[in-house]
Amino acid sequence: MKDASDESATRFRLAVFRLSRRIRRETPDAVSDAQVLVLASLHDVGPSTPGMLADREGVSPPAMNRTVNALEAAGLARRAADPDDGRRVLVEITAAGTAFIDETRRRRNAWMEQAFAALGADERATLTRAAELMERMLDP
Amino acid sequence: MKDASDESATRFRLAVFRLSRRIRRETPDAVSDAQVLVLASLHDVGPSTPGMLADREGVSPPAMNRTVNALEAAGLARRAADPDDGRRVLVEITAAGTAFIDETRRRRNAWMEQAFAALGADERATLTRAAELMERMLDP
DNA sequence: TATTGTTATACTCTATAACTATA
DNA sequence: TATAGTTATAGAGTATAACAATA
Repeated sequence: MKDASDESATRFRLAVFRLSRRIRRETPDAVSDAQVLVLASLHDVGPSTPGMLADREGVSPPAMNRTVNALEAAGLARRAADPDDGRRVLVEITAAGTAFIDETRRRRNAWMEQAFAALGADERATLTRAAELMERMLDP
Repeated sequence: MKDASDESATRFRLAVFRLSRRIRRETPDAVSDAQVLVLASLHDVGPSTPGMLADREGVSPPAMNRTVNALEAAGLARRAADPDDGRRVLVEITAAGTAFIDETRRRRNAWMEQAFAALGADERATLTRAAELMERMLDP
């Protein structure tokens, strides 16, 4: 019982794995993608608790705690006490964090952009549609 | 709330990062993708030295050494001395490794297949083309 | 007792640098 | 010397379990 869509799924999965490994190798000393995603979330959504961020990214609270620690150590975000609930902590983006996101959105990830530039317009369109589909896969 | 001005390369890169994280979480105790790729290489290409495998996958020799250790510990591959050059080691797939690859290629990765099955035929075709493009990006 | 955040611990995958053995 | 492999060490990212503080 050999389903052709199974092979496609496997091939796609392994391509995603290889490409993410390649991308990671290409951006070693920059702010990591996990950190960029959280910073972008703080930028667009506003101050959030660590728990909210963990839910939003689909990672465990300790993992998010470590990411927030890294952002705080880099001066891109800060923690603040919640005045209404002493258990809660609010994570906010700093001015440096806002500047970083604005700059990042303008010019980032030279390797990936070079790889995109080497493609034809129709191929770029295919990857853009693929990105939309990947985002939809992650939705629930 | 996403910024519409995001470059498609950046959007695609972050989608790849998120999806690879999601996939990793979904397959915790199985043989890892890094190991599957090496085992498939041994299956298709034949016995190889660790250095050849590292080049083929684009990772460092110590990283490949660890992957080979894991495959050997799992009984899926074995090391053998090279009769012509005492410095060299040949890594071979075992009968169990061959069986594993055959089985893996038939049915694997339930989460990814379920995600694929939820798509339309044209959407699956888009992702299949995207996988080809990703592989091409990794070529050099 | 339930919730929120953090710390402790452990595992995978990756890298560079240093070491061993052989050519 | 040069090459192939391995070990030592380090760092990012993830997880579960345990702990502390507050509600």
